[in-house]
Amino acid sequence: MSAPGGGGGAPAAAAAPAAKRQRTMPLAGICLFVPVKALPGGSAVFAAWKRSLPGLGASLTQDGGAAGITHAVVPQAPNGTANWGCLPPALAPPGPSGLLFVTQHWVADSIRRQQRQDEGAYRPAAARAAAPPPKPAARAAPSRAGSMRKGEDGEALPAVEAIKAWLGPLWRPECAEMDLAELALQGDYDEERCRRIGNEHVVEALRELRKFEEVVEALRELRKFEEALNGQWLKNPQGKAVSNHKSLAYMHAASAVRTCAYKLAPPVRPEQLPLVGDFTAGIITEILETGSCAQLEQFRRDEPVRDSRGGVRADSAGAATRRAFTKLPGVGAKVAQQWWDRGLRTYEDVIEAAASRGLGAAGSKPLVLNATQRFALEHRADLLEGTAESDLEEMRAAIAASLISLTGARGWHIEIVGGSRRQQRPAADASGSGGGSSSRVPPKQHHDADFMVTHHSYTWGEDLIGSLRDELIARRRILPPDTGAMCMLQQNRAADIEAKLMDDLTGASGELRSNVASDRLDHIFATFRTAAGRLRRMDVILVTPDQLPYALIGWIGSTMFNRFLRRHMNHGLWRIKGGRIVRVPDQAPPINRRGQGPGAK
DNA sequence: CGGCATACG
DNA sequence: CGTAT
DNA sequence: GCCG
Repeated sequence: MSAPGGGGGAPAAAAAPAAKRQRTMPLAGICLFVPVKALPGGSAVFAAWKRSLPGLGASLTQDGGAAGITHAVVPQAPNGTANWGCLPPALAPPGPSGLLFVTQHWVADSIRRQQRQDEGAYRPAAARAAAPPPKPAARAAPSRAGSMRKGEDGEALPAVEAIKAWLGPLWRPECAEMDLAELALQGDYDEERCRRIGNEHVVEALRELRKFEEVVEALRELRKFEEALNGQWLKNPQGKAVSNHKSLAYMHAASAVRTCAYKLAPPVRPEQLPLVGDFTAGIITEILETGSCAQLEQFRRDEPVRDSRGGVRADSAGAATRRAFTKLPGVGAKVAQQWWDRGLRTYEDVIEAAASRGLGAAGSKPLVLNATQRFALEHRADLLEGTAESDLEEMRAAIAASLISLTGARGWHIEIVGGSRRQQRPAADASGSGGGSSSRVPPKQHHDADFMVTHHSYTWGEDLIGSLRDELIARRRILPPDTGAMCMLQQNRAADIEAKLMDDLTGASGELRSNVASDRLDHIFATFRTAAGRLRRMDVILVTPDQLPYALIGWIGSTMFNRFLRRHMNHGLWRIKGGRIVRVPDQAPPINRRGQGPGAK
């Protein structure tokens, strides 16, 4: 066990009182100058800091001439420019020796994390320009951790230095020992943070590329496996589900950029960011230099994309239109390709082709839509619009009313999870919504709203989830399945979960697939009808109180977070089963499908 | 060169 | 082959 | 496509 660095090297037990003081007074000795008038949020933010900071050991002053000032806040606008003009002459740069300049986000993040953040990562813009972002090519002593890679000039680059710069204030010495899956879990994937660092436009481009690869690659693999397996889809020869790994690479790259602690500048080298190799580093560099890249531009224009050797990539034409089609529920890569192949280019084209069934072009089979697709096309305005925060309370009330009516029990705990929960800002963070700012961000829309429901004393039967769905339908708050609206139910039998857990604990089934498969929670995927008649996607998850903490991890986490978490768990001695995290009984390393352990040849 | 998250309808 | 995190 |  290595002692935690950064603070003290004493063994944990002996350092307990110091560690406790460190935890409770992480900002001890800090005196913060705050130019209240120039601060986004102004006096309201100052008042909030005044409530929080003394408890962390820091003091505040608005008097630029006060003695003992250690930190000066230089407010930073959303566009990244710093307002140095608001500092009094006594604190003007470079200021008294030892004075540190920080943005308001240093204060907000220090309060939010209850931990002193690295001032270097929160330097106001002009000061940062003087000190360029950390270059991983520094000649630091090679560390044991991380593989050595070859730099441009053949010089070995210590990966740890790159990781340190990448994680910035989130880096801990323990990170040097981590594999990539665990390392990825250390990041802060906050969109606003990424935006103010200045990398969010790169993330957006990479995510768009990923969507492109999804429709192209999914179709390509689809055709390959249908050919090879005579129509038997969904499994590769090893019986594992197939997924699209080129698009996965883009998702990884987007994650790496999202959590990068410094503003990226061209050229971006593959050594700089984890999960980013030669190919993607080139893409990122092109995006940084031009705002886009060749693939993305071709994609947006529905043009076929050429590979690195200049050949046209199969099935890459029409990706933007096909991507638009797949936004409809019930339309995936295959249906979108069929529509494209018929010459359809807009939703209106599809509706028309389906309406003139039989009257259409001679020789072509009529376009037949299923109920889901018809519904999605009819209500595409509502469904593509997504769910605003203003819809959430109405949904919560409808769920609560149905539950009380069904069970007679009050006191249901209904918690917002999913993407809308991830977007919620902690109260201490005043950034982005500052009072006088002219850049007002429109309220964010989410593709759906997710509610996690539990009750701490009432015990319900196994059919509550089904009853809840029926009740919501009866009250006309969600649409029944025969409309074509999404209305799916997932109901696990408790016995299945217990059986699976027992298998895990006894090692009975090992790595083999048990015939009992229920990893998921009781759950409704539905289409909610608001009082104003708008249709919104809504999910309701029912959990027991002891499942709640585990369920929250999965349902608040993003797809990428969940994949990194699952991958990390699978690398080690832990598994997520039946909504719980369980230790793998046998401490032998995991074996592959040939029955070999890691490192076996 | 194998693995890449995982499950249900 | 579609959905979900 | 990236990693070990």
